[in-house]
Formats: sequence, C-alpha cells, structure tokens
Amino acid sequence: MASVTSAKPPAVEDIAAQLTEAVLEHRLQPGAKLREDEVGEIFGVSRTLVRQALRAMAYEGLLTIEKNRGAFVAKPTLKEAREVFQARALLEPTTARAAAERTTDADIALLEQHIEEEHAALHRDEAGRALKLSGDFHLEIARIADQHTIEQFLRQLVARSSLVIALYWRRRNALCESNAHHALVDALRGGDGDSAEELMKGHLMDIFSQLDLRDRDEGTTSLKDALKR
Amino acid sequence: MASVTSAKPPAVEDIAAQLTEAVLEHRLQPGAKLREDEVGEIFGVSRTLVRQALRAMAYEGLLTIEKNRGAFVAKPTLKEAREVFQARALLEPTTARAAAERTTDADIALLEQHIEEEHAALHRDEAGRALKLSGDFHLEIARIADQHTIEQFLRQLVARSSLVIALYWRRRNALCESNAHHALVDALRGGDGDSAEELMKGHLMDIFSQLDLRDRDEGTTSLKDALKR
DNA sequence: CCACAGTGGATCGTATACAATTTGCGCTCA
DNA sequence: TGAGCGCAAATTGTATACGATCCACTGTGG
Repeated sequence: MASVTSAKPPAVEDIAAQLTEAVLEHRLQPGAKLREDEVGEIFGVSRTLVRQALRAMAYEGLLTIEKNRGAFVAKPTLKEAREVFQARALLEPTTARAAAERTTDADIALLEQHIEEEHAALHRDEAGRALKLSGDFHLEIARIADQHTIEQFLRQLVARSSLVIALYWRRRNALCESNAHHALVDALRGGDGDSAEELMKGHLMDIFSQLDLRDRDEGTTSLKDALKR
Repeated sequence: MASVTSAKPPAVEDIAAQLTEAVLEHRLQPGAKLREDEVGEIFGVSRTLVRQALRAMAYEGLLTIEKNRGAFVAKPTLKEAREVFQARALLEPTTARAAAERTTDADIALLEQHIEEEHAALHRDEAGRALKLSGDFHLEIARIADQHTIEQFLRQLVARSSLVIALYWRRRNALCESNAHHALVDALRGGDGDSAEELMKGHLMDIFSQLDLRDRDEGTTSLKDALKR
C-alpha cells in the first residue's frame, strides 16, 4: 500500500485517492479486505475519516461494504462486467464524437503524453500502472468533450472496468491497444467526429472481446452451495 | 418535512430516503439548507447518521456540501441541466428498446398502476408527488431492462432532472406527458423495441424543450466574475 | 472422533465530546 | 456616520468512547 509521504494532515480525498489508485493498479486485488483501523493507522487518521473514504469508494462501485463485516475490494459478477461495458458502449462513442469538435492543441499534447507514459510504464513492467493510465485516457476524452456528468459516470465505469479486467482478463501478455489510442488521437486532431465515434466503439468491443465472460463457477460463491447436491 | 412515523430506529437509508423524497417532490427547494442538528433531531438520531445520509445524497447530486458551511439542496446550473438531459438521451432510448424485449405481464400491470397513481396525484393537486412518480416510471423501465448499472445512473439523472424542473420549468400548468408514458407502455406490451426507443427519445426531447434553458443571469454563479470586467 | 454449544476477541456501528471554522454583531475610532 | 476590527455564537470537522455483532476457537458430550 502507498506510504504516507505528505507532511501532516491527509484529508478524506487523499485517502480515497491513494486507495483508489492501489485498486486501479491492481496492487489491491478484488476481494481484499480493508480494515478501518489498519487503514487509519497507515494514514495517521481516525476511523472517522477512513469510513468516509471507504464509503465514497463504495459509491463508485470499487468497494463492497458488508454490514458488520467490513469493506472489501469489489468482485464484479459476470452480469456486472457485461453491464459495465454495455454502459460504456452507450456513453463513450458519442462522447468521443463530441470531443472531436472541441479538441485543442493542448489537449492533443496531453493525450499524447498520456500514451507516452503508458508506454513507459509497460516498459518498466508496471502493467497495473499502465492500465490505470489507459483508463485515464478515456476520462480525458470525456473532459475534452466538456461533459462533466458523463465524465463522472465514466469514472465509475472505467474504475470498475479495471476490476473486471483483474478478474476476467484472458491473456497475461500485455496490452494490444495502444494503437487504438493513437488512432483515436489522430481522429481527434483531425476533428473527425465520425471516425472518433467509430474508433471508440471498436476499441470498446475489442477490450470486451478479450475478456473471458463465459459462464463459469462464480468464484467463492459458496463452496457450501457447490457441494450441496 | 416528513414526520418520523416509524417506531424506533431509523437507519441511514431511511433518513436519506425521506429527505430524497422531499427533494424530489419539491417540498425542499433548491438552495435550502439542511442543518445536521436539525435533521438529526427530526429523525431522532445523532449527527453521525445524518452526515452519512447527507453525503450519500451529495453523491447522487441532490445536495451540495460546502466545507464548513453545510449541506444545501443542489441548484443545477444551465450547463448541468443540459448535461443531465444529454446523458439521459444517451442512456434511456436504448434501455427502453432492451426493456421491450423482456417486459412481462406483471411489468405492464405495474407500469399502468404507476401511471394511474401519477394521475391520481395530479388530481389531488400534488404536482410534486406526480413528478416523483413520473420519474419512478423511467426507473422502472431500466429495471425491466435488467440493467442495474444503468438504472443506478438513471436514478441520479432522474433525481437531478427533478431539480432542473424545479428551477427551469416554463409553464406552471400541469403535465402534458402522461400520454407519452401510455404510448411507451403500449410499445413495451407489444415487444416493439423500435417504437419504444423512438418514443423514449421523443419523450425526452419533449421534456427538454419545455425547459427554459436560455442563458440567463446565473444566480449566485460568482458575483465576483460578473463584476470583474 | 465428530458435532455442537458457549465464550472471547476482533471488528464494525453509533453516540458523544472536543476542536476548528465560519459568520454575524457590536464596539471603537477616524 | 461609516468602515474596520474583534469577539462570541452557531455550525461543521474530527477524534474518541462505548455498544453491538460476527466469527473462530475451545471444550464438552454423545
């Protein structure tokens, strides 16, 4: 878990941000438990603030809070995994189109820097970090489109996508998609809304198709039930 | 504000639910302040639970929490108002189409009952209550479509729509849309996805066009900026 | 040897106490 | 008279204390 480098007073958002980063980078695996005392001790705050942070993350769908049991990194079911990408498929292509109409040179530079960092992270064998940066790329497009509401929804969906990938990713070999991001930047630079929309649609389908979402034995869905017969 | 009719121990969800209902029914106007002590006294709980409820509502976009100042019923800006309906336009038509494929007789009965209640509320001159029921109708469709993730997003959007309507509704005369809901039910009953999608799209455009979203002096949107020139 | 009830420790849920911040009022002084 | 300073009341932010719940362990009885 991330160390506390700040001088004195970490706020709720800091706690949530660091924990979120750890989840998105797969340093905290789905199912991992986050005890309030433990987290509080790490950040040097009382449980009050920790609870706020954990609840905020639960609202984002990153954690599951079970009454009297504690907070756990969420484990999306197959159905939830499909829903996440179905929702993204509804929101992102149109948003990419809108972004194409408004992209500035500064935006392009920022996006390219993003891709660069992602590439560098991969080179350093930091797959988790690369994945997070890849997600941020998608959020950046929503920001360019100046659609704050959709951006907030996408924040949740991208985060939950990270959990889905942690659970259902097929191959272990790295990414295959930095091309897709490059192509998107080209479309945005050219102000080509049609292409941007189509590229985004295809990109999402690509990711989705690389997940293993066949029905399977649902993990820890009760050994008891499995043996009941 | 709603009285506490329950016997003994109101939980966080109860508090949030009652407050939310009050906002959706316009018994609490945008800008209204919710003091923690006051709310706590009404519900007979400590500020701890009230704070949880208020934060939950803030995540839904119903309240704005200003640090050290308190919680206020949100006042969506023009931009936010537009964004809410743009997001709904992306999510709801496709969801209505999906719902048409899965609608059962029980669903139809429930939807019709909904319309009936809405009508009755209007007859009793409870415009706020009718508005809330109208929102629930839209959520019900997402539920029928079995899209839990989208339903959650829509819950936020519908709730915020209620605030938008409180602020930007043009005419004071009642509703004009119970027809639209009837037509949707017909399409769903017939399993006609195409119609359902089109009807929903038109319905949203209708509502949107009845809002007064011309640029205007944005209330408290920073006197400072307004005087800067 | 296994099943099961009792018990203790760990952990979360809620209330309360205290600290920090804001805000409005009144006082002073030019 | 009016502007500015400062204090006090009100309100929120954070920490801590206490109670409730869950869970694993242990010991006993069959």
